[in-house]
Amino acid sequence: MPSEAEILDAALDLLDAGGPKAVTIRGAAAAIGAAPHAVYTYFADKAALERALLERLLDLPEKITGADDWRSEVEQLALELRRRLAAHPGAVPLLIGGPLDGPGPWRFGERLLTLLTEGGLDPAAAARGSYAVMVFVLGSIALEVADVPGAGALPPETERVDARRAALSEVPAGTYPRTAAAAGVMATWVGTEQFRWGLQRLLDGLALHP
Amino acid sequence: MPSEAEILDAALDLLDAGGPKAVTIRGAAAAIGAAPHAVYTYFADKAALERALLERLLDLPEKITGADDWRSEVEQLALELRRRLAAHPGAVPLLIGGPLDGPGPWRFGERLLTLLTEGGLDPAAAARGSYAVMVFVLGSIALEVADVPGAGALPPETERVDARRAALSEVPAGTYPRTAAAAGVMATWVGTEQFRWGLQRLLDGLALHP
DNA sequence: ACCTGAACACCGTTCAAGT
DNA sequence: ACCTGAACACCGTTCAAGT
Repeated sequence: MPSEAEILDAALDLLDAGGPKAVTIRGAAAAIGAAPHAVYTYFADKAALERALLERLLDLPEKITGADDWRSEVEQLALELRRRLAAHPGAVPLLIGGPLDGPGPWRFGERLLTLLTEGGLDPAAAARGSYAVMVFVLGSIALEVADVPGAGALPPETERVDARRAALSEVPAGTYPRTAAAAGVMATWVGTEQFRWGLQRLLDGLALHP
Repeated sequence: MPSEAEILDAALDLLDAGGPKAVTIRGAAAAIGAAPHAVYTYFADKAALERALLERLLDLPEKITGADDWRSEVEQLALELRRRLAAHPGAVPLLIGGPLDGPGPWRFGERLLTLLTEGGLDPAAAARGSYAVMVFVLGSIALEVADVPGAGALPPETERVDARRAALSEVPAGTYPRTAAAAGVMATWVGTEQFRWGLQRLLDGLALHP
């Protein structure tokens, strides 16, 4: 009855329902009606199960449509990764917690390298730049996901932006005046708008040093 | 015998010796020779212990010396945070895994806001910009720490750069040609040099949109 | 208030045994 | 090869009882 795919399905359900800590060997085994040790036939240990789960979520589509230049193509690619991970917030701590290797991260990095090269960056700048973009994209998603308490799906974006604004306005204004004031002046602070804005500022900087 | 400080000392030892998963209520209790439940007198639950541990690592010094303009001051501040976290790599998953509130993150954000405002950014751009910088800094550190297997202290930087280069050169060159080639063209890729370069590109972009 | 000690409901992983 | 079932050495947290 058990199979690699079936175990991963079960693990993904656990991830979505209870967050990264809910992904357990025993839980996945129980979900498919097998003994705990049955999982070890398909995955060497819990880390291997987590890696396989991540790989499954990182198969970004080969073609991105609706982008007319390299900068908006980078943005679309980043937004696509962001969408994937927002759909499974529990995966983010797993992704950020382990080394970025394997086909998923390689595909993402390769596409960034290609786009930055098309944008006119020399190989060294493209290499450094693609890593900087990866850092920004994953850091943004990580902080955004970390902001949300609980384990289930992310609440609607407007709600998250409001929650962030509310949290900022509760910062002690005496000791952190600018931080408290930021609740009033910011346009969005977290959310897609902030994500795109920050990414474009980084791309601005990269374009200055081709 | 137990006290809040003593428990935190023990928890920090556990963190440094065995990584974030080694920080346990029972482990800290055992280290100070108390029963597991004694910890609950000082910390409501494990999450509270982790938060207190993080707060202890994030008391950045008020003055940064040796910086003559706002950009290098931002860089020095970011480098200081990076040093702190590099000294306790196990803390990074904890920091990135929870919401960025509490005095430590607030102080860091407030100082970024002040520096960006000094740099001529209007309040909205400073707010968005400071968040972008935070994202970049924490994302960089997270990816760099995640790259290192095992739980102890980070190996020397030259070693980590070499390891990253070696990992890149083992990427299948047929499917990911640019990624594999990056092992040869990059200057450092991870490490302080890459960190500073990426941060400066982001600051370039921020300076363009004051 | 603060501690101990036992207990409950979990973990990952290992071992011995089956088919 | 792949599974079961029992076991080992852990968890966080709760409960009852002490002082």
